[in-house]
Amino acid sequence: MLSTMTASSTPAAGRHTGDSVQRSRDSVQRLMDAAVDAFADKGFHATSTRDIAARANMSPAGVYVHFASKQDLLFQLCKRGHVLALEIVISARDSAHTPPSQLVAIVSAFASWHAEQFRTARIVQYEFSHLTPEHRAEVLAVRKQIDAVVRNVLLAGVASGDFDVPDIAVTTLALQSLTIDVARWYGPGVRRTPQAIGTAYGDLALRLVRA
Amino acid sequence: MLSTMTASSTPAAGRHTGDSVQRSRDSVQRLMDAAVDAFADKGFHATSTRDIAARANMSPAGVYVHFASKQDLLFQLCKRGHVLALEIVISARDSAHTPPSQLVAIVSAFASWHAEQFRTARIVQYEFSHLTPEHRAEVLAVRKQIDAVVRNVLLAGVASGDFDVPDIAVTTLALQSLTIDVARWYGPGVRRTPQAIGTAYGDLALRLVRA
DNA sequence: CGAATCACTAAGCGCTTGCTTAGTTTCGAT
DNA sequence: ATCGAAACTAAGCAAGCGCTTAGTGATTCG
Repeated sequence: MLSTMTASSTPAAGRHTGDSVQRSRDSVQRLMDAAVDAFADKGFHATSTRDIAARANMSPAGVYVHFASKQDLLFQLCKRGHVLALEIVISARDSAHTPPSQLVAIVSAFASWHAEQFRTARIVQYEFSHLTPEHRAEVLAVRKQIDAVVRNVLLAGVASGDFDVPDIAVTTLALQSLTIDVARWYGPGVRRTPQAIGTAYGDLALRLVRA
Repeated sequence: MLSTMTASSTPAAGRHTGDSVQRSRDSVQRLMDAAVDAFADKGFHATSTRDIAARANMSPAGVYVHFASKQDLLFQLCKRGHVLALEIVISARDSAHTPPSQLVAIVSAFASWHAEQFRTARIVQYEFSHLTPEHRAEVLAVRKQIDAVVRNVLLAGVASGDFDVPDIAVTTLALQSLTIDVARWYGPGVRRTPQAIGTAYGDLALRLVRA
């Protein structure tokens, strides 16, 4: 009841326009940032609500002013991350107009995002499984849209004769595996820049479809 | 002190040869199986020692007869899994004699192992990060050996002119990403057989090196 | 047989967990 | 100035955690 209302759409619950709304927004942002950091480097279950609160300079109870539960916080993070990922993929696709260039744009953007925002990406990809079934279902819908974008580019490329792909499903999966796994191994201390990773992975994608 | 001695080498701690040794070995096996199942589907931190004990039909305290701690159990699992993975990669490599066929053998075997033993593989790949620094270092050494096997095949293939690979490091990583990620998405309910996945991924590997 | 050693359990200790409650402060609206 | 609502905290509760202790019954050895 509280849960979906919390850190979501409602720009102003009442008719306030002053600083209090801004302060609340700041707190929500600080909590989410704190939770991203904590979940990404210790995992959802190894992170305590006290830990999140401390990172956000708040008392343990302060978390519950803005989020219904620790689970709710994970859900908000996970959903926001998935929506962001979908936007990135769509805008990459729309930046190009032939299947090969669209594929390069998508894989390159997606891979470099998984490096640059590896903390968020880890939550999106690996903490996802700790959501409740209902929350998981909602996020899964976004995930399927991402999958569809990639698959449709492959289908278009095969239809146009640009790609040679014997199994669309396997290749779609493989392309995503390639980019998703970046979030697992990337971290501070990795020398290669996110952009360089994107470029290299764009090339690998073309090889996978034998363009 | 207890930790490294527990589920490890010593075939018989004293000079026993009777059933008691066999019973202990069975219990260790049951506990490890239980822990693999639990860790793989709930994660290390979300799994309680009581949960592991219950799955192995034991009392909570029974775990500590065979393992020094929950952390120790994860370490044994993680190490065993890594050693097994290394053996698979090495024996795949040795089953073939040219770089292309070696690459196909390695990727194919590794991918189908990640599907067939996805529970163990998940622990190896994703729970690995929850080890203590010392344990992590020990396991990391095995991981580097796996990496070296793949890299050396790529180097041999480039040297022989069979492969066209601009960046050995990136391609080594990409090949592993491809196979490792199988453990993330594979599960009961996935129709494709592990063997079919192996075959498909062997082909993808050849594409990545433009053989 | 008797002693030692083993796997194993019932009970529980000290601590941390997610979350609540009751109350204080802050602040915009009247 | 006063009220109402919201953000926030100090304190703490019930439950669950990893792990220990004290003890039991079976097995092996001299």
